[in-house]
Amino acid sequence: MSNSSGRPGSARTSALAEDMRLLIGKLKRRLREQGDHGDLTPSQTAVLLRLEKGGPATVSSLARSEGMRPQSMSSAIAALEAAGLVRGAPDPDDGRQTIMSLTDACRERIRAGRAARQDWLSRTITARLSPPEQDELAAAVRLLKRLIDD
Amino acid sequence: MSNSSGRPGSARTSALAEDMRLLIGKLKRRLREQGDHGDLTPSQTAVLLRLEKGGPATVSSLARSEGMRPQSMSSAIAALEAAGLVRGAPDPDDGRQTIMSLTDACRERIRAGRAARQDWLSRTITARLSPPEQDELAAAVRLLKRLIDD
DNA sequence: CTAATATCAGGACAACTGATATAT
DNA sequence: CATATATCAGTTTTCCTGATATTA
Repeated sequence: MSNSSGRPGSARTSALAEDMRLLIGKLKRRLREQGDHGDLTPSQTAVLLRLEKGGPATVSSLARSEGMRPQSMSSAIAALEAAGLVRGAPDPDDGRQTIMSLTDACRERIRAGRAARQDWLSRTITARLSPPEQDELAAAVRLLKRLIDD
Repeated sequence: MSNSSGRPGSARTSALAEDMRLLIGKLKRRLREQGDHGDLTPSQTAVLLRLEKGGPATVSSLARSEGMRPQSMSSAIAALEAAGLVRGAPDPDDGRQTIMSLTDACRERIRAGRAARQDWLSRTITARLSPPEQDELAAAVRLLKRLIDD
C-alpha cells in the first residue's frame, strides 16, 4: 500500500521505525551467524578492527581507545600476538613504546570473514529479490545512508 | 569463492551487498548508542529478552536456550532476582522446577529502552527524509523482510 | 532405581586495581 | 623530579566442570 500523503505523520513514521528496529536487529544477527568469528573476546575483536581502521598503534593508545586499562590491553595483545594476529615493533624514537600492527595473516582472516558475510547477503538478495526489486532496494540504501550521516 | 549464484548482475548485487553490510553495522551501532542498556551482562540481557518473548520458563530451559550450563544460569538469575528484574514461583505440578518470569518493573525498563532507540530512529527519519522518501523506505523494508524470512 | 531439576563447591579466564621498572 | 609506557602481582566476575539433595 503506498501512502504518499504529504503529512509528516507521526504514527506511520513510528510504525516504520519499529519495523526498521526489528529488521536491523535480525539482519545484523543473520550476518553475524555467517562469518567465523574465531574464538576471540569482544575486546580482542575490537582491537583488531581498531588497528585495521586506524593503523599501527601503541598498547596505551589502544587501551584508551577501547576504554580498558593498559594492563588488560597488554594481556589481550599477548594473546593476539601468540595467535599470530598482531606483531609488535619497538618505536625507534621512543624506547618506552611498542608499536603494534596487524599481520598479513590477520588481514586475510578479517577479509575472509567479511567476504563470507557479504556473500550470504549477496546470495540471499539474488535468490529472493527480482532485478527490479534489487533496484528498489539499492535506491532505499541511498536513503538509509542519509540517516547515519553526521 | 565470491559468488556461487548462477544469475547475472553479480557485480552490482555484490556492491549492493557491501553497501548494506556497512550500513547495517552503522545503523545497529547508532541504535545501540541511544538506549541505556543498564549494566547487565550479555547473558543476563539475553535471558530477559528470552523471557519477554517466550514467557515464563524454568532455569534449565533458559540454560538450554542460551547455551549455558544450569549452574551458570542459576547465578545469572540470582543477580537478576536481586535487581528486581525477575521473580521465581514454584511449579505446582512439579516440585523440582522454579518458574521464572519478568517483573513489571523489568517490562517497563525494557519498554523504555526500546522506546528510546525507536524514538531516535523515528526522529531521524522525519528530519532527514521527505514523506515520499519515507514511502520509498517503507516499501524497501517490506523487501528486506523477505531476506530474513526462513 | 533412573532421570531431571536446582544448587553447592572449586577452577579457568578476562576484566579490574595497585605497585614497579624503564624511558622521556 | 615529574610524566608516560609497559608489565608484574592480586582481586573480582562470569563462565565452566564435578558432586549432591530433592522430586518425578
